[in-house]
Amino acid sequence: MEADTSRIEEYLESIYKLQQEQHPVSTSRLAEHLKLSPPSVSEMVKKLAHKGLVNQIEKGVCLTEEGSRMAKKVIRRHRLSERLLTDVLGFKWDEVHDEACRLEHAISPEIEDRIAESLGNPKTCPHGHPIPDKDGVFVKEIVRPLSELKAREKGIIVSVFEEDPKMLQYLASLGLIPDVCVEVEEVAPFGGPLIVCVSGSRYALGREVASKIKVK
Amino acid sequence: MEADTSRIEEYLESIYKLQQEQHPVSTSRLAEHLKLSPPSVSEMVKKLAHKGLVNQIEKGVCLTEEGSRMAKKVIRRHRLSERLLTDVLGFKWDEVHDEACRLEHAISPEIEDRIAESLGNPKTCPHGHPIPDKDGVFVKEIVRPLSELKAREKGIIVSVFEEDPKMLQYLASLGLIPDVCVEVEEVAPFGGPLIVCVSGSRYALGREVASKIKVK
DNA sequence: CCCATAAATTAGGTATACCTAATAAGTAAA
DNA sequence: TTTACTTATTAGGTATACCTAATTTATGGG
Repeated sequence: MEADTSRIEEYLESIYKLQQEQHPVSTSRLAEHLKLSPPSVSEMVKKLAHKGLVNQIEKGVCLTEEGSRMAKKVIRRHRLSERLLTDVLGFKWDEVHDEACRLEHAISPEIEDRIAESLGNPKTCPHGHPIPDKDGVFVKEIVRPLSELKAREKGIIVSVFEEDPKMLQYLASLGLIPDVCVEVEEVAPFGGPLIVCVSGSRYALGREVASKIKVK
Repeated sequence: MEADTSRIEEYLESIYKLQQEQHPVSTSRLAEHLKLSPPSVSEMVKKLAHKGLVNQIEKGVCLTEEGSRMAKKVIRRHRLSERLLTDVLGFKWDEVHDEACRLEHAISPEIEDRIAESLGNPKTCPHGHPIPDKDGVFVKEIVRPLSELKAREKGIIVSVFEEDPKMLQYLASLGLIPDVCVEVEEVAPFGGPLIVCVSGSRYALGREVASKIKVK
């Protein structure tokens, strides 16, 4: 039984990400995220379970210890790739996700090490997500979605949970990027927009978008 | 008919390289180089021909205009990857070939451009081979194998036609790397070794090895 | 020119990862 | 509790790229 490592990594990475929002990950959710049909995913998940990378429990799949370890390695390579692309090759933060999706499967542990080393062991990717260390350990900041701040509350942007280039461009154009201080001036009722103040400018921001911006 | 681009690139790259030593490339030679069985290669070559990437002539295959164009793109990505690895990430010249073999399939035209740009459009890979430009054009230096120099002749190393890490380490330890001046002091008869002088030191070098070092 | 050998292809078969359509299993509302 | 619906899985089938064994096609020596 010879495996397609890239494909396995893709599944593990997706499961890992989806686990963060919903614990046992459902087949359909995973299929949607991977843009595959549910039966394909069902079948593949069975293979992953057989390899000891996931457990199929009642309401979905969850990573085993080893699956989690592998997933974090892929995520480390993904995020280090993103950093290399922005910091060394001059890419913008909205251009790096798709590129890194391909690079993460082509990067050896040696390249991984060298990238980390030459960038001074960065702690986060350009979107503010933590880069696990070689042992899969990373600091998880305690954050709140910007959408949950009350009027007059301030926060520093930690990360932006978004992959769509258009949206990332938009956010960057408003200056809504990690490490920036943002203040909520008012919150419109009935799920309406937030009025936020970023580096001297005032903008109206939808709840949906604001929920993807994590602050501390 | 949906294709595995990486596999196609692998074939084209191999054909391109083998063409340089033997013009129409034989199935068996190609199979050997790709470490696949001749029937597998025979079959795949048929598909490549169907896609208009190679022509199957009497005594083997040769790249079409388009096949050649694609091959040179892969080679460009390969060699730029190698340069990135040595110049930016601090790898040694013997470590980069295998890594680049994986990276070359994961690098988009955008990354390719950025690497070229941030390295100042390098003209050669760390082994001295030319990097084709975006249109597949590259300067081909007129070179001679070191093994063909007569006693007392001098030359400047242009490139080293070798991929084996052990051999590359050995050559680097003698200082036999591109841009270095080397003088043949004497040539032992009956296909014996050459005595060469490199930056003040004298070494005996087998004909086989010397034939892989190209000088001008 | 024919035969031995080397090279290329055809025949037949495997594994992986995907698909659609059909079925089964769970869940929630009537 | 039965129905209606959603979600997961099974069944059956496709494409790609590989393999070994058998056959065909070239090629060069006698």
